[in-house]
Amino acid sequence: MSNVIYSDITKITARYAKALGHPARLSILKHLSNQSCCYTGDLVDVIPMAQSTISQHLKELKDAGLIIGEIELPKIKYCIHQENWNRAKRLLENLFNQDFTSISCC
Amino acid sequence: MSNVIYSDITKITARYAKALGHPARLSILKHLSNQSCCYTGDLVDVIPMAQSTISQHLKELKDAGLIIGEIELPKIKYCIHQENWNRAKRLLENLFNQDFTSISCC
DNA sequence: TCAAATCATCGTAATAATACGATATAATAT
DNA sequence: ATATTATATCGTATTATTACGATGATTTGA
Repeated sequence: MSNVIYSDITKITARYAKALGHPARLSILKHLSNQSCCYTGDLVDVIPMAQSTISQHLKELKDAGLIIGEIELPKIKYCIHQENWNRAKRLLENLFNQDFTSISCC
Repeated sequence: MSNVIYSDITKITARYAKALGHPARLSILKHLSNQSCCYTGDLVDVIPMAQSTISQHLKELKDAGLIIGEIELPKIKYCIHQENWNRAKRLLENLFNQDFTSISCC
């Protein structure tokens, strides 16, 4: 409902986490890292899902800002969006480093 | 479809990320950390959503294993599940430390 | 010019997530 | 016994996600 109740930091952190929240997308990111970059077809060869489904997951990663697509016709080369990737890393580190463990509890 | 195509590591990492993928749940985790633990009612006072909705988000965090609920009737005290929290932290660190940035790309 | 290759997008169906109000449960206080 | 408190669960509506096949678009190669 009211999206305004959360801070920008909270919203963007959740956005990144959500993008990471599917095994297909994690696989895509892994392959992107292994081969520095890759084409949609490389992923289709490796991940046993329909090409359209993989394209859809690529779109979500792109919309979340975690990857970018460069046109190299007739292929599209996808790479990690380094700046946003680092931001996601920092945001999640901050989340985990609020150091829940040091606070006496339970 | 075939859930079997992903490694256990990939699946559990995605599961944790998905649980973190909503601003309400991040807010809950933040409040859990600030006050060491807290009751549902504390969250209802702070997060402007219906009590039932907050309870639903608590259930998802619990199902994902990130928090635990201790009965202190008539209240329920929620705390971070430290072991799983640390595991989620490690898994996501591993994901981000595949060091995409050092690989020449694009 | 026509076919092939490479992807994205569309249409669609099935399932999941999100939010709410209403109701249920279970202990405590009166 | 009854009311109160604190929270979960149910029912339900809306929207989002996920997956597929089919189609469209665009460049390359014959």
